[in-house]
Amino acid sequence: MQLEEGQRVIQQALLRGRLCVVVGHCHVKYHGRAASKLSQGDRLLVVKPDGTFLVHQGKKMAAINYQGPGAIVSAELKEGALLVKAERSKPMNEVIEVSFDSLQAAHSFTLKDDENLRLFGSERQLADLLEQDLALIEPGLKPLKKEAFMRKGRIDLMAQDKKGALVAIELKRRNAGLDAVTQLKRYVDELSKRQKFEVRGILCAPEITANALKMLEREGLEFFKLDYEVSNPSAKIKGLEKKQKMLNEFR
Amino acid sequence: MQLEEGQRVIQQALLRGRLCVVVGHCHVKYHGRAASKLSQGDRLLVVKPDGTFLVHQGKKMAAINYQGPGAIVSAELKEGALLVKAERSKPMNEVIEVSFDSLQAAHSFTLKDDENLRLFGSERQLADLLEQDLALIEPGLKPLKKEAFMRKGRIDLMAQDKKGALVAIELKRRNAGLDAVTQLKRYVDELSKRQKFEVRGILCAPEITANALKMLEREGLEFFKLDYEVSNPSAKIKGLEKKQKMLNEFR
DNA sequence: GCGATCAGCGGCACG
DNA sequence: CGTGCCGTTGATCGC
Repeated sequence: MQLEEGQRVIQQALLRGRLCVVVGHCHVKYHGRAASKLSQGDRLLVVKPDGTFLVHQGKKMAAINYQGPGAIVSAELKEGALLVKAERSKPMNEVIEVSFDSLQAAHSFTLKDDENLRLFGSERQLADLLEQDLALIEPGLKPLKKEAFMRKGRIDLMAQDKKGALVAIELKRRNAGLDAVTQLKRYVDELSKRQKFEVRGILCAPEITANALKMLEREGLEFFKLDYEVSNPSAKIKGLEKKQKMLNEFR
Repeated sequence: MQLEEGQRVIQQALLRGRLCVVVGHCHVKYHGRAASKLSQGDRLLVVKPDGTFLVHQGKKMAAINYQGPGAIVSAELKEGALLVKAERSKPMNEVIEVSFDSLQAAHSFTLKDDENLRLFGSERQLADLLEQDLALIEPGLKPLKKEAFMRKGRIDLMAQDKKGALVAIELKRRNAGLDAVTQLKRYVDELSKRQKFEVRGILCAPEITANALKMLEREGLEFFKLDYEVSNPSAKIKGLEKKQKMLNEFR
């Protein structure tokens, strides 16, 4: 395929708000938040109507070079090559230049699509479900207003135990690591400073790494193993047996 | 384009290790670490030779559904639709089903590409440069170790100040937030526990958020504003003026 | 708009 | 392999 035809396809796609797909031999330069060079090779270029610009190699999931929505895309013939540029000013001035010296294909498509993804099993959804049955974590646990306690960062769930102590619950949808523990600790420290009461912190996740558990113990925080299943209408929390590790039950 | 021809294109591409690009009207289901449904609409499907599987809508950078390298892809005709599946067992059993009821195009391409991206301006590179001139942060600062791997996480730069105190330096290539502070604090705490010496912590970033700075101060840590420029052969640290905030010089 | 956090994060490198 | 963390993270939500 001729470079001229490729240019025409791209320009038409840009004008008409169509998706554009180009495959060819190219090299790529990027300069912006970082900078990069990619020497000659065959790649797939995808340009979306919203300005999204993706350069893919034949491996891996992530695009090797990219530009987010809002990029201004242009296509010109320069020095015997088809130069496709994507420029953006949003986070900062950024530019990608893809220089094709030959093309395998260049097509454009109209994509009619008004649908949004419906996702099940997000942390937010788990929090909503868990809030409805906090006794699952510990008998007598009562939910409190979440928003009242948001100041810096947000606590997934605030509750009060049967002894009246404040309980901050940090929820993770996957294996919890050190970051989850430090995050919970930060909230508990913050609350402890503001409240005169005892404040407990419970990390609620399907798993926890060994290091994170050790740190959790050192900090006097607690872990509750949360089993859940992603299913169709909603996520189901399987929690039956309480495998909670009461690490500071002395209080 | 007929669904049968699309099926043939996909199957041939899979057999021959070619990149496959399909555009058509479809709905998508996913079940794995989470679950999702996406109703009918026009989408772009990209299948890479390594099993990477990407379903793109006409907006946004991120694929709406995806599967990483190693996925097993199949294409079959079922109930009058072209059903393309991607199955994976790696993180856990996961499956995406894309069901096309019509196709705009289905093409495959051979991508010859042995090149790797050369990236400039990464945090690692900044660490290398900074290590060569630690006096920029503070006169008398001597490098001890780069990328010091601790049991939990790694410290970007370890140094010793002119008084002999241990200095942990956390480097961020962009605006530092609360997470950067908690990370640094974790390292300093860990070192303080192991060392008898004084341990200082310096967060080194182009910017810091107001909240993060407050927390940094509370924790007795320090901030050094790092100016740098990404350029072609390498990143350059511009640091001239030391705007370092000495927050705990009393010690 | 910035700030903080989540993500089916992905990818990498060390243990 | 798991653990931890960077990323041109991107995307979302609340302020």
